[in-house]
Amino acid sequence: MLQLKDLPDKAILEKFASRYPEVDINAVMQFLHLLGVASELSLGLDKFLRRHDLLQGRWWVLILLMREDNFMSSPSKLAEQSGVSRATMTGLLDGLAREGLIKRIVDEKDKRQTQIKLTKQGQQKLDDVMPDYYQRLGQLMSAIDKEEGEALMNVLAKLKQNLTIFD
Amino acid sequence: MLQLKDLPDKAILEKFASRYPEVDINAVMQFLHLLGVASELSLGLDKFLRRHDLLQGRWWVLILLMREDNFMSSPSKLAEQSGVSRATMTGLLDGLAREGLIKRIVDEKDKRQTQIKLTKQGQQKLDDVMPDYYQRLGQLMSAIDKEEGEALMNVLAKLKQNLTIFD
DNA sequence: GCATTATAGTTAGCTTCCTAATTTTTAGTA
DNA sequence: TACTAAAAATTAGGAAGCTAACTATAATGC
Repeated sequence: MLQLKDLPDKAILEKFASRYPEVDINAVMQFLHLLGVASELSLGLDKFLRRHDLLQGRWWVLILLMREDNFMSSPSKLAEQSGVSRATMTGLLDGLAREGLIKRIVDEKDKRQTQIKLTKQGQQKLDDVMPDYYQRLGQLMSAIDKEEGEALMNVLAKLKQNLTIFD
Repeated sequence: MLQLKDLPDKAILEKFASRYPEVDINAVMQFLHLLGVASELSLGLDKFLRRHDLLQGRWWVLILLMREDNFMSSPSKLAEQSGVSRATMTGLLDGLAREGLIKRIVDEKDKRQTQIKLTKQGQQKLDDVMPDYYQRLGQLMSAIDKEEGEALMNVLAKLKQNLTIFD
């Protein structure tokens, strides 16, 4: 994810416009600010999780397991849900297993498959983290009121529909 | 950066709410959607850049150099502007130098310092990429009108002010 | 003038992500 | 039944990020 600290101002973009006249300055500013703020929020979340000895990728896997009734899932399903490759999921699960937060159970019916189970320690880890996380998130989002929140979701949905533009 | 494909719906969040009553469901949905859309935009940008044999980190360095009047800067300054560590910048510059897009010039006045210069090939690379990039960005952002754009920037600014919440 | 401190950059070792190739097992078909 | 397909997971190799430690050079201060 792009981590831009020094976003271009109007002056810089006007300089670029002389070399690249197709630039729409407002479009660029909005796009970069969106990516920039999201990136900073993500880094903030990282910092928060690191205090609990967690990282975003691993933490998200724990949450996905917590969603399941028996706290079990499979690497493929987890990869799909979290939007990473199965290879990446293998690495995340390696880390979580090393820390005892999940365990792998070979499926005896189909030996290609592995069941992933959230351990007691994994549940405990989430119980430590989530209340604090939800409380901070509530504070963060309290900065924007109901109308602003709805407008934000609306804009995000429109951008999501336009994602194919990069194809 | 969190890459969530399977965002929680209301039903899942209500399940979590029974275990973690502090959850503000709207706050969580807005936050995750913001990070999710930003992440997808970032991946779209990656895909686009890959077609030009570029990656986000390296591309951003080229742009920062293009901003400068003589196309020159220093590793420290570039690291600061792009929000990565100096160690990471060393790696990015290694890659760019290997491809001939930048070159390193030792500063004879202060031999600790290195000047980084955008080569002709580096300029050419940007000239290949930027018009297409700006044109697509214009299309992407055309989905949102003036008022929506201003509301978005407003919300982003408020969230940015609240970043310390994760500290 | 020389010892200490600060600065710029790199190196080393780790994590998390990727794609592509490989292994093992199951399913489908001729 | 045996051969081929498909599927699940892992491994291999690479990029981009981090922190911490190191090297070389410059600046400071007694």
